[in-house]
Amino acid sequence: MLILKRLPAKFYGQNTLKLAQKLLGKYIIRIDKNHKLIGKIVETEAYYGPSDLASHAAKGKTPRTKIMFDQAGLAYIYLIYGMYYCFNIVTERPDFPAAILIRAVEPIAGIPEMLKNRKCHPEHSRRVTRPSHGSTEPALSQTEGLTMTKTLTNGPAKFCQAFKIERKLNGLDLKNSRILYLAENPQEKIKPARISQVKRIGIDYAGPYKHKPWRFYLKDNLFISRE
DNA sequence: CCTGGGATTTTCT
DNA sequence: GAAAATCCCAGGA
Repeated sequence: MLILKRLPAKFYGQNTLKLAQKLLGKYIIRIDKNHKLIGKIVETEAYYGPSDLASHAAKGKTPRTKIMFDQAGLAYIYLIYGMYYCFNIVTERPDFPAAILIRAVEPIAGIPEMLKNRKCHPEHSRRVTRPSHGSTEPALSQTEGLTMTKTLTNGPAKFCQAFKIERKLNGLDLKNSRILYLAENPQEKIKPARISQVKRIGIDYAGPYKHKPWRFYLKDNLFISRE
């Protein structure tokens, strides 16, 4: 049985780069129209401070980026390429702009609903069977035996589509929201050796900051956006 | 397997 | 007016 506890407010007070790693293996829970969608975070990217040229906040506080300058634990959701959304968790103190982009999750529960939200029929996607985890992993009866699609949530915009995360949720406080929040399984620990730290994706415009190794992912997880 | 281009609209210059 | 923290599909090897 999977027991999930909401992450406490103090969790969000950690340094952004540390938090981006601590978020790996944590769960995102989304309640939408009586459906409970759950995903395990497997890939993150940190956008860190006013001088990070990859960050939207590099151009200062604007109507769009003001959430990044707000308190830790808020949701920063923005439209990208005119048609997709990306979801971030705001970090650090007010007026120090920083956030962590959720780049990929592993679908855990509510998968039929995610497929509907993504508007793709199961047989249109490549099917994979869930890997059997080691004994440290609890049995997940809801997903055990199910076939899942590898491409359902393995990208920042795919994840948002599957979890119905849209602009109206921008600014939501993840620390107390009932419809979108983060949680952990207290028995589940991620060893540092399981984490890869590499360069961020899709930020060629960021000058020297494009080489910062601020992307983190769980090695050997099937639902990573890219190696 | 890989590469290239189109979709679509907000945001800030 | 240009660019964008992306995705998907088509076409070639």
